[in-house]
Amino acid sequence: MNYANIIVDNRSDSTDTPFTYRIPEGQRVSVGSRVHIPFARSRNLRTGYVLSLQDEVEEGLAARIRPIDHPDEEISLTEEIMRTAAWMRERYVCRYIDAIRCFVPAGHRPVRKIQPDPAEDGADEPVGADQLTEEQESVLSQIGKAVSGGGHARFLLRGVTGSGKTEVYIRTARQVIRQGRTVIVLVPEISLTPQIIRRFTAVFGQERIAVTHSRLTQGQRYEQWKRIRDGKIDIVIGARSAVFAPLENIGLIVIDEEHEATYKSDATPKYDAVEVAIKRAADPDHQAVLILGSATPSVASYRRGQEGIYRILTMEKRYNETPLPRVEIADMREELRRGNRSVLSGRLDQEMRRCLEEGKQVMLFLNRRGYSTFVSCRECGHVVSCPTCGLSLTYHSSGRKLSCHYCGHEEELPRQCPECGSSYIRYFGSGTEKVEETIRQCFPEAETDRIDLDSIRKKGELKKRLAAFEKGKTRILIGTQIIAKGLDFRNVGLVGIISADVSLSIPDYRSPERAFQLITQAAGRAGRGSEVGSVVIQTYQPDHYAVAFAAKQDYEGFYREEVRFREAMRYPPFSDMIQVLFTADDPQIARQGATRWYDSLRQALPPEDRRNVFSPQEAYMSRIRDTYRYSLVIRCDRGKRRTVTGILRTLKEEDAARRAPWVAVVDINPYSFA
DNA sequence: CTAGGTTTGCAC
DNA sequence: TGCAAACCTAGG
Repeated sequence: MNYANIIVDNRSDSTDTPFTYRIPEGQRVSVGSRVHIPFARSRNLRTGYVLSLQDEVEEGLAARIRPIDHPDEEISLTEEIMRTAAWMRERYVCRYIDAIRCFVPAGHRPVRKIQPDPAEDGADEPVGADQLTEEQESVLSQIGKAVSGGGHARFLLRGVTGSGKTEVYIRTARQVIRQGRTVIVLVPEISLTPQIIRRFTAVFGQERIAVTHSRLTQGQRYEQWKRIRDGKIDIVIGARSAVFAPLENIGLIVIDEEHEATYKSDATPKYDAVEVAIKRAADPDHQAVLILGSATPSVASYRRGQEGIYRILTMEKRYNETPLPRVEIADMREELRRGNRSVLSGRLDQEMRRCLEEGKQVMLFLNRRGYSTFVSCRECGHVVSCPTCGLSLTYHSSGRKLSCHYCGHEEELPRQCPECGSSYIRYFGSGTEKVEETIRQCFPEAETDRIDLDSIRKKGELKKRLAAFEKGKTRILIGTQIIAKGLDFRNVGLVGIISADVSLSIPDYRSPERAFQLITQAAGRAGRGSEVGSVVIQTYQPDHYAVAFAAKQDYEGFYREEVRFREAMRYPPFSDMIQVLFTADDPQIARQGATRWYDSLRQALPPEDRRNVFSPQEAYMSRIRDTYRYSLVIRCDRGKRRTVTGILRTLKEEDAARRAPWVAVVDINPYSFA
């Protein structure tokens, strides 16, 4: 091969195309090579990556072609990586270079040799010699067959908290490594999952495991990347970016807690690590086994399982047969009728007292403060929602209007509940801040702590406060979802969910799913020792299916109901939701961009799809650091995604050609539409 | 993205 | 008229 098609390391839409260079005699260049090339008028050489090779070049181009200066000595990628990057460009409507950069260490070779980071020792963990449960045996034998078969296979492992998923991962990893193949393990957040890392290092030793985490310096990151690339590593464990590990011969990719939002990147490219993992696992160069593990799989994944895209495996029994907690629902409508206006229901108050008297600890879950306010009836629990989108409407104090976050539908703030006629219909949201104050007043003798996002900004702070709780110094811990992960607290006798309503009414089609996951996860925190724990869920909507099924810990039941809602409303997995965010210094320009794309999209789509392009809206938090944002939401019915992303790609190219004054960023199935 | 060429804006 | 800043454009 005499010529190489090269992607130049320029973050520009107008250079997002391969450029052809001649490979000089005797130079070793292949697909994935990083090369240094002359480019445009630049006197300095620029970096590029070889996407493909070819023998001949068209007549017209020959004269312009320049030779590659030299290949990079430090870094080279693989053919599989270049394939995956090209796939990402299509899938996420990003540039080649954005996708390629995901696979390359950010910094450069360390200036000074730095000692390998002192990873925490894991010698205290048992080396998985324990007896397996019947369910574990069965699951392992099914996955094991796929591993020995050597081909690509996908499993969705639904295992309740404490059913021993980690042991399944470890034993499968061992089998894969014995075949001389490699493993990637993705975890939602490295700092919150120390146990899983300790278990892996205890079994496989630190020598051939690379743990990628955000605290690594650029130099350390580079060193680690190099070790992985040079085949010195068998297992890479890390958060979502570990899916880009430059391993060859991957035999297994594990994604723990696959439903977690952290697998979706919020920076460019806005990739979904679960999708990238599937893509890499299926690549002909790997043919790896994929395991998606979760106690509460995302509805989209479970549906894919039902369709046969994943094989569903189930582990319903807790290890050591620890009984599931007792779950009660506190009906806040009832509390109100009895004249209790406090944030604490009688039931939760009573349970807390009992629990503290018994020397146990209490965890209270609070939602992150609602960034939007919805309107609900305190008499019957009815939430005012959009007739076409099914989302709860957001209250804007400016115009005393309610509006839909997706389609922009607007209506007047009702004076009476449209369901029961009660005039006790209010916006929701305030009150939860008062929880800590109320608790301290009601339980002055119990040490109380509250963990929120601000308090963990300082590094080590979260660890310190969680440790205080683990030691028993703190008796009542109030916090957001962040405390649902973390450590395995033995002495928690009670988990309280202050308000399930806020989770249920976040203006996002996944809010029921998230509420179900939160409640289930929180419940998993109760009674992890030998005794039965209890859970109290406070809500104005006790009959809501997400609450009711979570209380029964019935995933399948919830799934059946939720999938019906998704299908009726044509939300994922029955469609793809795409958001395009337009930013500019001037709000008018941002709006112009959104409008232009809106018009072009509608023009390019057949009439029946036009109503799936929602009218552009000012984005919530429309002004961030003096840039204004407009949002365009598109729903793509099944089979239409490629058509739509194709149009979006064309629009991007047009913007680049005309030097549009706005920036348009495409997000496929965003985590939130804020 | 970036160098280099071209146009524009304003002081003298 | 002269110079710098802003703007434009091609790139293999």
